[in-house]
Amino acid sequence: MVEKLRIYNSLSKKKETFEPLEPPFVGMYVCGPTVYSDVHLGNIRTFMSFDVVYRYLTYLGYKVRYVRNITDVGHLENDADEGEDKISKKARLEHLEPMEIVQKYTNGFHELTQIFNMKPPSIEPSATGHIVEQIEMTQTLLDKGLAYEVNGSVYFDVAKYDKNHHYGKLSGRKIEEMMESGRALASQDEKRNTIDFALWKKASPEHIMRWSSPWGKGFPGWHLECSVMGTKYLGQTFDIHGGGLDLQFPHHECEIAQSVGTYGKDPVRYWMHTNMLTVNGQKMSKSLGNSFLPHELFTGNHPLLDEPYSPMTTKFFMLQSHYSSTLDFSNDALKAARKGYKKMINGLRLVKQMQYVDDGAPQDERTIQQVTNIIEACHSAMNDDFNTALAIGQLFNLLKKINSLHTGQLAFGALGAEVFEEIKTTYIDFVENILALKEEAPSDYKGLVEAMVEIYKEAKFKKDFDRVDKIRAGLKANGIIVKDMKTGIEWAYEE
RNA sequence: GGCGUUGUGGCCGAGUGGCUAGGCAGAGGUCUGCAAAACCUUCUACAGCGGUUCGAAUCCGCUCAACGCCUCCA
Repeated sequence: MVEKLRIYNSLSKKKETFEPLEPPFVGMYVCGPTVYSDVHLGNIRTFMSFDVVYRYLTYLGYKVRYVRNITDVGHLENDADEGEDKISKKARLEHLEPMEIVQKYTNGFHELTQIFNMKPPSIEPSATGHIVEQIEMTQTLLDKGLAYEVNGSVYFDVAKYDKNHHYGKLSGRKIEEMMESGRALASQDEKRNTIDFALWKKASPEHIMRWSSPWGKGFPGWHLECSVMGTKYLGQTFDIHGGGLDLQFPHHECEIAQSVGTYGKDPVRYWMHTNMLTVNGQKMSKSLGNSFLPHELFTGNHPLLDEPYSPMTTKFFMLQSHYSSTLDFSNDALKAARKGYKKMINGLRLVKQMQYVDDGAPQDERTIQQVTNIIEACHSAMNDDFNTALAIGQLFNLLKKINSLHTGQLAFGALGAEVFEEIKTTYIDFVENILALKEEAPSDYKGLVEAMVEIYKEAKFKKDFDRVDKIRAGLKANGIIVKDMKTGIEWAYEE
């Protein structure tokens, strides 16, 4: 028997059996990118991990509403809640409209999700589209006495909240320690305590993005958008909230405080955090300057890269580790992943066109048992907190059987039609629909045409006209015509 | 300084009390016009030191090393 889906919950720090609030529906919220520059490979890992979660939940039959936001305002330069909004700053630097920046990098992000074969979320809300709701939540928190206004800015009163609730339960922090270790930065005097965070910030005169509010012109704090959009689309309590491990504190901790403060209940049942992609053992991040942009990877144009690596190679590389482990980026690992990926995808091509052949061989119980165990192990792997690495291992075991059937080393009859079909659907489902790996055709088909034309020329020279006709027909069927000209043999697109 | 995580064979990377992970690389074989693929067999492991246990890579303690969060970050 395959056991039920279990998820590691960052809140309880345990693996828990997944029980949706209202089956078969599942609400899942993932913190999306801040669109002030290109997303890098580390960001991609997180979104890819949750794409697999989304796909697997759907595969299990759940009706998933997957919300992934676009942060297009409210992300300050540092958590002192001073400094400048990232979008505004970039807009000023590039002499562009803030929304032009947002559009540019949102487009880039969307392109990448397609390149990596990720499904779009059900809803992709933006922070600027929910200013009204953010003002409302801020007002509610003010009304409840959990926030205070100073000079047109509104801050969340963490100490007061912590009297009745537990601030720090997600990240395992103690409020007293945080109060002590907080850094005293300039003009932080507006806050009662250093750990208080902004719900609404007054816009300085040069701040481009600003909205009217009961407290004057300003813009929302970073943490607010996720609380607002999560509850708006998924309810006051929903099933899964995901994001990178580096968002656990303070971002997700603040989200909990805001929601609990506003609605009096925990917003999320299962918190999931993906671990970091590292380079030479160090976290890949924009601020450390060691991040790879996806296109640098695809072109190989980066000092740390020996050669280019394709999107699916990269995806396979990432899926070969568990989302909760750090994954170290290296050329050797990528090269190994490329071979593994090709092996797996060749298997997909093969199994798709394989049909059961009744070869009259007797059923072999031992082999059937073996195969059944592998198939079960594939499901168990995914049910065990989406263990894609383990699932891939099992798929390779399954692939051995597929290849053996193909080469005749294993008789179809030994398995029987039913087991064969099970192998086929399992392999296809897992590779194509769950891990979502796809074939990468050589981008330049012209080389193939040239090779065919060469053979055509030889056949023509040998007056092997049967062959000549065959090649011409084959090319024509693919929209290519061969032209025998006085000056030589050429090819062209059929008009 | 506080909180936390990790250390698996040549490389990557699952596993977490007794049962083959898997991929890449290496060796041998089957197959084969050549080459490749495929299949079969196979060599290198669980940071170190102690402890618990019939039994530990897996649990506990210590040591060493690396990393993450506490500043924006997926």
